[in-house]
Amino acid sequence: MTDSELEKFKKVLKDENLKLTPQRVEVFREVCNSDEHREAEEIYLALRKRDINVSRSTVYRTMDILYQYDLVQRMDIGDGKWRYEHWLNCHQHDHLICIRCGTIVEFINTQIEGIQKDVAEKFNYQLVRHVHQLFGLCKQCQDTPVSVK
Amino acid sequence: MTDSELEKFKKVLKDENLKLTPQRVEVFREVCNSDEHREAEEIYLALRKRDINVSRSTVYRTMDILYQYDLVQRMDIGDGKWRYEHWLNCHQHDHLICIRCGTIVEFINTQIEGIQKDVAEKFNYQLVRHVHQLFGLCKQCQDTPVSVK
DNA sequence: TCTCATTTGAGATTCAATCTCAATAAGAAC
DNA sequence: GTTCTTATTGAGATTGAATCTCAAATGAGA
Ligand SMILES: [Mn+2]
Ligand SMILES: [Mn+2]
Ligand SMILES: [Zn+2]
Ligand SMILES: [Zn+2]
Repeated sequence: MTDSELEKFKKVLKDENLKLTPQRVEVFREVCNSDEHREAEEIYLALRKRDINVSRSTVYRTMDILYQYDLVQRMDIGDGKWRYEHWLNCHQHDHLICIRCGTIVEFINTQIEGIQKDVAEKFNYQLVRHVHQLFGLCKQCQDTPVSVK
Repeated sequence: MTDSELEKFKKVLKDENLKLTPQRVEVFREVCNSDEHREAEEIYLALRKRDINVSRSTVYRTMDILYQYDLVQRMDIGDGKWRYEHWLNCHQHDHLICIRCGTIVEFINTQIEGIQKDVAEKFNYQLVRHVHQLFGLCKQCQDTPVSVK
């Protein structure tokens, strides 16, 4: 977590009349110091492992705030759990997801973004956001026999 | 539900050693006779409304079979519920979703499909399926003031 | 018609997420 | 620093979609 990230968080809290608590800072720190796409539960457990006790409720509530005020990105890959990722200093991007091992790779394609705008315009939709996920087998999983266990 | 749709369903059941029950046929009929994107619960309630009693469990189980054997399409728009749609005689397509009223419009863009293949290839992923959803405000919602209620 | 594995229905269970509420603590006012 | 008000926390309860359990019912091949 850089100073500027922390300042940005403090500013959001101040602007929204939310209090700066040690729990909120610890959750934000944990999120900043990873570039994975993690579930709230994983963030909760990572904190516990570091002997930082923040309740599960507070982790969920803090992730809501971070998402609400655009300090993290949130994604749903269809398994009923939200995954969060560090978002600051990072461009909008989409994901390639391995259906066997779960590896997530990020991609940016400006050509697709342009076409998305065209499609929305054609149907008179005012585009707000999009979800674009490509599911398949990563190289390693293509080369690994199915039942190794 | 056309005869050919029913025949297709019967063939799948036979091929997979699954039994042709009145409940399964009624669920499939309900799905075929609508072009909406509906939750299992909505399908269950629609059947009850028509005085066709199929248990909630059986509706869920049948939707699983229909999805499993590619007789319906399934989508997740991020609200924790699966939505199912009639799929036979219908091409792969993507969705524009209104974030206010929930209206869903379908679109097909072969150019994007081509780029998806390129992206997957570039990252050495063997593409299996994709999720592409554009969220925004439909024309009507853009023109309607927020708090009418 | 008989047999037996499959299916059904009702209710229990799961699990991520949200809610409740009493105890605690942030931070503004003095 | 002390006081005061209000937001926040933590523990556990609750929600809701989906899945599981198991006894009773039934499809379908013999
Ligand atoms: Mn990402
Ligand atoms: Mn559709
Ligand atoms: Zn993989
Ligand atoms: Zn709308």
